[in-house]
Amino acid sequence: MPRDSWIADLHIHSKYSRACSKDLELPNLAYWARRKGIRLLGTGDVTHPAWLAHLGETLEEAEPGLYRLKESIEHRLPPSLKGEPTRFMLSGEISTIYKRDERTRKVHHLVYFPDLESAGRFRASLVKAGCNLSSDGRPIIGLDSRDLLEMTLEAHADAYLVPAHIWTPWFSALGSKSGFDAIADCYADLADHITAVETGLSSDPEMNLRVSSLDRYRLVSNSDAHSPQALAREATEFDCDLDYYAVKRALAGEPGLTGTIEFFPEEGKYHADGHRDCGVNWSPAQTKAAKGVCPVCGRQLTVGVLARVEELADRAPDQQPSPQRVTHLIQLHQVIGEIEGVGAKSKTVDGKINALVAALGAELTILTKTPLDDVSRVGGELLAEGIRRLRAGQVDRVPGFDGEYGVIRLFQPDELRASTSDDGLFELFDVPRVEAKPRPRAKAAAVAPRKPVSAPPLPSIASPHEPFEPMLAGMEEVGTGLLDRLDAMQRVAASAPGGPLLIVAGPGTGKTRTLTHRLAYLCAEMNVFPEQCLAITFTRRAAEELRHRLASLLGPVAKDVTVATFHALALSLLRERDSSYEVTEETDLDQLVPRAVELLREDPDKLRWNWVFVDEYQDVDQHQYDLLRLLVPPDGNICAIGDPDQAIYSFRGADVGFFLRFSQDFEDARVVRLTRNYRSSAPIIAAAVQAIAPTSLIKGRRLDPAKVDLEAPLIGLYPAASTADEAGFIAKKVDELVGGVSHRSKAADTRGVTGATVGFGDIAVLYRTDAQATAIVETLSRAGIPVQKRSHNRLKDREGVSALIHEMRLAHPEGSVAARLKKLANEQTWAAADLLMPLAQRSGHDLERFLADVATGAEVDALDPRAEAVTLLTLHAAKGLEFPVVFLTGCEDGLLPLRMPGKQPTDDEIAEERRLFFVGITRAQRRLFLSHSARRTRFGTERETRPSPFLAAIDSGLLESYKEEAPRRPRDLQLRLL
DNA sequence: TCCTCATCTAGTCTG
DNA sequence: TAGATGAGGA
Repeated sequence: MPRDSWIADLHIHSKYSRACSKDLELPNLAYWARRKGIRLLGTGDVTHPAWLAHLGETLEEAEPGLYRLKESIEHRLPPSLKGEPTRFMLSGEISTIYKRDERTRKVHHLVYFPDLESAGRFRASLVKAGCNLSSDGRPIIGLDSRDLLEMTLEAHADAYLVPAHIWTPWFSALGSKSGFDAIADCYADLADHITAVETGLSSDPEMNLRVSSLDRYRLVSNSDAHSPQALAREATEFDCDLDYYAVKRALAGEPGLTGTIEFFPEEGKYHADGHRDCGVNWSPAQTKAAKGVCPVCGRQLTVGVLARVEELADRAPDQQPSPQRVTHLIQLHQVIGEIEGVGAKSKTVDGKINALVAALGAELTILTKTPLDDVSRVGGELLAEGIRRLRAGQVDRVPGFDGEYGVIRLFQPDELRASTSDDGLFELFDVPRVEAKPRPRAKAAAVAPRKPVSAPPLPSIASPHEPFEPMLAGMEEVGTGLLDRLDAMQRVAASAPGGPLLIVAGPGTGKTRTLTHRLAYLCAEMNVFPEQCLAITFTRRAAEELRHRLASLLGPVAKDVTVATFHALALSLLRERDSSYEVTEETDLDQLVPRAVELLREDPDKLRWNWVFVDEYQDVDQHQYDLLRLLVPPDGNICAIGDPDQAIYSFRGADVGFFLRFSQDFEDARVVRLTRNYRSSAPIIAAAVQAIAPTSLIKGRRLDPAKVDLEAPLIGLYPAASTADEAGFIAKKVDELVGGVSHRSKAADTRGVTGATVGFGDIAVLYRTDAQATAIVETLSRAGIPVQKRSHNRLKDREGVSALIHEMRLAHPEGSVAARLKKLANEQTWAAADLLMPLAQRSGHDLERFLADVATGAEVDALDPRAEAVTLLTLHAAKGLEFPVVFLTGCEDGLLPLRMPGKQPTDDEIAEERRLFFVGITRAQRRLFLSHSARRTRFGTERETRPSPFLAAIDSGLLESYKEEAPRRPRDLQLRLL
């Protein structure tokens, strides 16, 4: 005996998702599910904090792994729909945007969980990875698909992931624009955990069966509803037990999945090829003939799902029978709208459907099962005929393309004009009768008259997939000797004989490369002992980088070289005399170097390091300088490297004067200049040189591009009306550069950095003062763009860490730190608790040590995948970093150069501000955007501001000015962005 | 110990 | 303008 079958729709959204109806709340969803005929509904948006809370409050457990509404909605339903309440399965859709193999990938995924706890754990692990889950129910995150799958599987043994609408060009696993050629490639080593894929609105199982690599996956369909009315427009039919685990097993290949309800694939928004704005709607063959170029605008056409299937297909059509039932439908309101000659979403249609449903039952039942005689009796003959044709597949189809839905029609226009829509029993239900108007047919009119355009194709433009060449390609040529991989001046510096050596290395000229090669050359080819070498940096990060690169050049002996920060060096010198020397207080840290100097003065070192290297020499302060003088005699083997024009730390005692008088301090010093820049495009380098020229500390300062690309874009200059406008500009540009973060995005700006190669992690936003970040973080987050702001203490900023520690002390006074934290984490599903677990485990029972670790911001981040995000940094923090795309914001007089109220900056201070501007510009590799706002609030008062005087130094020929946008209401701005 | 009021500051950061 | 801090009173 056949089992009862039932219908599931497992991909929907809540009111917390962008561009979704405010009606998407659980009671409404439950009502509409009943009206449509859905037995099991995904909750959608399970990662959104407010929605997850709503789910927790509104749902109660039902069958294993499923939920139902606590409160009954039976009173809202007509008798024809009475029956079992809808079940809910915890579900969500995640949009991942990330780079793999130098291409930006954008893939949407559906995730499912059997209980609220595991959904909470999943959420927590995303937050830990740095994802912003609050501003969109369908969050955009910078994680690799593979890592997302891993997090899903780790949340619960029975959690699972289904790739969403796998064929859409911009946002799917197999998408032509930013996906992969096989599902398995997308999920890498975890691919075996994928057992089902969602075919999406623009494809049906028949099309998918042409690609044999998909044979191993169950094909499912869902509505992806953005309003309750759109539920069940596609759906999946099961006959297994109504239970989370049975569904999961059915999706993994056990019996239970019986079929899908599908759009006619032509109706999908991305079925055919074309350009919406140009009115070009082509078949794949037409596109092929024109080499993919739009005859109207000359750009690449948006290639649809049909073409993409053709591209990956290894079977002819109809070669493989579908193992499951496929039912093609349009929605009931479309059928009635067509018959009535009114919009499918009109009141008239809604009223008629209410009447039909009250008499005949759920909409899907009416469309697929109700005897046509009954349909005719209640809804009229025309409706019965329409449904008959629908069930027989006798429909007219105008394919959708480039984001525009296709149109499916059941009747010829004359068939409807002749009829008077005499619909019998509708009168019984007192539905207001609307006269049949001339049919506006909005959608059809917009699409149908656009005939295929057959103008000759324009010359092809560069493919948007082409990755740009790595900047260092020319330098990386493999040679025989160590120094063969350096350019001429780098080689002079690296191979210089002993004695004092000063390397003046401009930004992007291979400073670290030169330093490491010199060290390696001395050890490997000049018989210098690695133990005699000391390399000093300012930051742990720089030390780590140096160690890493030395190891790759020298191999195991690299570890005999002492690489240390000034502080670490001082500490080790102090500990040599007093092994118990401890740093207990922060103010102690400042004393490290002076103490070491004292000590060396009393008891001079025996010059155990014959070769001393100092990075960023322009940033040394008096104590560091004293230490160096004590370690190195005036004729000693010291190699200092740096760039006086990047001296930006005078406020903490650094004095560029030490750099400038190196030749007086050390006898017969050699000076080598590195001026060949491998980092930035020619316009960026030219602008940087012009910007620093007025007060450069280097005579005849120059910087030469290693490679000249005539296509390199100019520097963008945006005069914003307000700081909100400035932030909006950044959000819009980021969206364009990554090629759109959502379906609504407009055309990509792919110059210089082609669209498919810019990821969020390639973009930095720089500013002078931390206060500027607020508006930018807010605007970018609201636009769904992941951001990371580097903070002084990386843990301090994370949600509620200090509150959490306080609570931990109160709530769980007993037990190890880890156990107490774990208890708290279980109680609250709190991301911050998870974040602290690695530290807690390391500290074991020692609460004080744990607190110390938290306070010093110990490295917890390295333990987990970090999501790609746009980096927000102060200009100071940006030193030493580089990004393909840089936004240098707040280029205003008073901010850059910075002026504090009541203080007139000295010429030296203004010069240092200019150096900061120089540092900012030279962080950019391919694209640089400068912006300033006409008004800015500082210290509580808004003032008119003028562009930075530094901008005037840059030749206007290097700049491309963007027009200021007309002021818009915030809501409009948001819609326009996405 | 907690609360209120006045005063000050608002900028960049690494160990 | 707003928040953080410290003094002083209840």
